Amino acid sequence: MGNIIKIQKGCKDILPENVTTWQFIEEKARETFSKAGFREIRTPIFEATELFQRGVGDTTDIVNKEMYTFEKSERSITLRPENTAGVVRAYIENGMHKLPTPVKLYYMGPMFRYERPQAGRQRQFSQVGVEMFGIETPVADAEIIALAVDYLKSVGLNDLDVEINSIGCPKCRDEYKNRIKEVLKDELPNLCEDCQVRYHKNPLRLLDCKVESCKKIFEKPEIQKVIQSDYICDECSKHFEELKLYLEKLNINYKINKLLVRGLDYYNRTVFEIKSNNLGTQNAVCGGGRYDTLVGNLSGQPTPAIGFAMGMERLISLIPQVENPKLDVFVVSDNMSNALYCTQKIREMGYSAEFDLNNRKFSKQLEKASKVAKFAVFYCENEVQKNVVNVKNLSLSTQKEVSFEELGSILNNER
RNA sequence: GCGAGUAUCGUCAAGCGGUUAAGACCUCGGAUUGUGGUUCCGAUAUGCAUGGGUUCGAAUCCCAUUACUCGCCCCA
Repeated sequence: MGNIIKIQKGCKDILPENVTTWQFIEEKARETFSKAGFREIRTPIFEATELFQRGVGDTTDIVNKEMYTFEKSERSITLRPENTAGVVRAYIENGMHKLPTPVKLYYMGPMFRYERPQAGRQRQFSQVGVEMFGIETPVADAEIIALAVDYLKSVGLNDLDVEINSIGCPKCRDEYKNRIKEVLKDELPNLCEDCQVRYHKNPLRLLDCKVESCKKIFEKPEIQKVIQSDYICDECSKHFEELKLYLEKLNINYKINKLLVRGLDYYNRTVFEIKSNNLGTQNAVCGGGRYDTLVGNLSGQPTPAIGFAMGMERLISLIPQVENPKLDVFVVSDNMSNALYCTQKIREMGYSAEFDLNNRKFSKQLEKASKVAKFAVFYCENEVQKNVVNVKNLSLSTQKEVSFEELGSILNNER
């Protein structure tokens, strides 16, 4: 095998033994979100490149260097790097603003980002997320955060860190950015290369630089004063305070992380992340926030909105593998035709069943049965003659000769 | 785009310059051609990512290439 074709970098096969775990988290998502009145939406995996440029933002890394973009019939197409923009596009295009508010949607599926893969990061990865349109008040923020926590609980994750912050509205955030730039102006040449870029592109990101020399600079009192100041305007501040009260009432433990700023341009006011320390350096399972201007920016009726996305691979890595269910019945027979007949008959009764297509000898068939099934059903010459089967409970080692009609009740009772 | 590490069977691996490349799991066969899951025996890499080099001799040392992993940036 000299020249086998290999999977693409940053992609992963999900093999049958792991699929059960995926089905589990998908099922829990549908359950939890629909219980809260959210309905599933499925949008295309590719969209017009412009959607992401205008939606996610021209200055973001995602749009600048991570998109899978190609030309087809003189159109620029991009594999979706996230799904909020796509859902918003569908919301606008399908006139969903005419629906009763709030409009509550959820989605799950693959996303694509051209990045160097590492722990917790792939080029094709899956997100499950929710979006809520039409509610401006912080109850919506609280419900969304609670929903994220509920979902994580439903898959068995109870003690993750919920971090929240408010990045204000475009107006007060700009003032804050300017003040940061102002106070750091003289230090600019001393900052690391990345920070030099951040200074111009996204000053908010300056704050959590990990380079020691930068950290030292940021520790200076006059700079700390600016960083720590409650820069957001009264209205934004009130929104944030209310959110905190709701969360407290719901007994959701949160931490305020002033350094939490999200990398997508569309966010305003509430942003949040849910983190685990079992994830390595890419430690956020969930990220989200409010995006009140996005619908308008994409030429829809201005509509406030909030949502989150979770990385499903990261989620999977945090929960124990769900065991593959055992087969109900493995049919043991000395005759292929009878084996097939009996197996089909059991399947028709509503039970899972297999037989040995290799036609191995009796003891091998039974060995196989004990590995994969709860029951062995013998259907050999003897049984065929009498028109019965012998059913053996493989964990109890009990065996009984019964007719096909009686078989169902045994499988049902002992299963 | 930058930095570091790793590459031996389907999987996990031992081996650290000296004739036939441990072991375990999986798979397959046998003991046991109608009673399994716990037992015992046996089979399975002319090859150690690829291409060069050093050496009497290379899975082992050197160089290059490729792939993967981890980290930076950024994000789920």
